[in-house]
Amino acid sequence: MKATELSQAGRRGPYAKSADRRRTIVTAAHAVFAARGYRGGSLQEVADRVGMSQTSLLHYFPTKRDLLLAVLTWRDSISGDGAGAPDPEESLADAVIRQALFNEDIPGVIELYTVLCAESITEDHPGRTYFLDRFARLRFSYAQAFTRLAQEGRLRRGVDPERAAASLIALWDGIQTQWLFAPDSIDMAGSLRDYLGLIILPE
Amino acid sequence: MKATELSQAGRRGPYAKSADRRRTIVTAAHAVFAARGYRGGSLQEVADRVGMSQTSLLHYFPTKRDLLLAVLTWRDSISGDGAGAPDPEESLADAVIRQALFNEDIPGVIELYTVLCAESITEDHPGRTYFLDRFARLRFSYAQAFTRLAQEGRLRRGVDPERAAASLIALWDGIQTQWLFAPDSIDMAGSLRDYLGLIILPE
DNA sequence: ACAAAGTTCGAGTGATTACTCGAGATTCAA
DNA sequence: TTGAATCTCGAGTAATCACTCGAACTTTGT
Repeated sequence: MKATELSQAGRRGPYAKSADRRRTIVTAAHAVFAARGYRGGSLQEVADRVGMSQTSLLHYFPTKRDLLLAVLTWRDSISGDGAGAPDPEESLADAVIRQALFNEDIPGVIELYTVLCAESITEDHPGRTYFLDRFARLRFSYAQAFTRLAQEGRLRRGVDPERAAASLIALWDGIQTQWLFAPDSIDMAGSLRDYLGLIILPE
Repeated sequence: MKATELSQAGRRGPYAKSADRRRTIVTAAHAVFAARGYRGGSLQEVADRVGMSQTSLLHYFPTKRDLLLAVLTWRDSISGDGAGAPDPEESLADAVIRQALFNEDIPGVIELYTVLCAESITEDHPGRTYFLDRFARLRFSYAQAFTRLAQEGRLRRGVDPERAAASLIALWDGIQTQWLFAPDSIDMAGSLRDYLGLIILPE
């Protein structure tokens, strides 16, 4: 028997219902963190929503930090913004608008993103790395797309791709924040469409 | 002696050093809330920074909520963004850029704003009204300015003043967030200048 | 100087926090 | 069927939270 086998000895892996259980926990945690933030939300509240004890919750996610990271990972899979281009024929502008309209209809997704993103700026926040990576990745991705448009002569003269990438993300995040405060006064897709219409020239 | 006098009887008002004391408390609280948020920051930490007991702190600000509102009010006085136009000759674009560069150099001002703004979205947050009012006021003010420019024919055709106002604020807030994560990669004033240059036509 | 007001603080208060421990219940491969 | 691993939870634990109380100490108008 080898050392590697010893370390694995007796392990049987999670039971059948385990995956389902984890999913419902992450869903509940998503709602709690969206409504109260990471610091404001408690494991007890998550456990209550799931209908299980706080101790059982900690069996699946040993620390609150682990739970948050699971929520952020799950968010990526349901919102799937960023580079993921399902249709290569779709224009950048159309993809952005479609994504914005899509997120608008999933309750809590924008709340979670906006609340946790700003909270991650505070000291010792476990979400910091996630948002740091996300911004770097998104800026790179959009800058690349704008550079491609520029090569086709479809970017307005004077527009810098890198700066436009940061500005597009900034506008998107900022308009989401205002929308959360006053949904009836803010047209998220409209603002994004206007901006993209200003910097991207018609084909 | 009248009833009104009775209700005031014996009141002498705060002592001389009281105003100073309040100022140093608000300054410390500003730093704490900027670094840890409202929920993450504690009265004990504020008291420690000032060098006084937590009990004494509560003599000046009876609740944590009161302290937060004092911090937000004070923020207005040092940052003074919004409608306040010191020089009527200064253009809207110049005023925005100047304000952005000014805030960049006051430590903690942008942190506090960004962290508390998003935190205010969460349930039962005492800062909610402040940001709600702020956004409404700012949108109105910028929309008015854009409308004036439109009347002079200096707003690009197709730009809606109300939507542009929301977009400008969104871009500003969003670029601040990215700047907090990666100050060396983000040019706040540059992004704002670019956007205003796109929608405002030269004189 | 005196007394009444403002200021300071040590010592709690109860509530809540994330997390631990140990033991019983359930699942599943053999 | 059996038995070991996974799952579940009641009962803590120590820490921290905003806030209270009552009694000293300091300031200030008279």
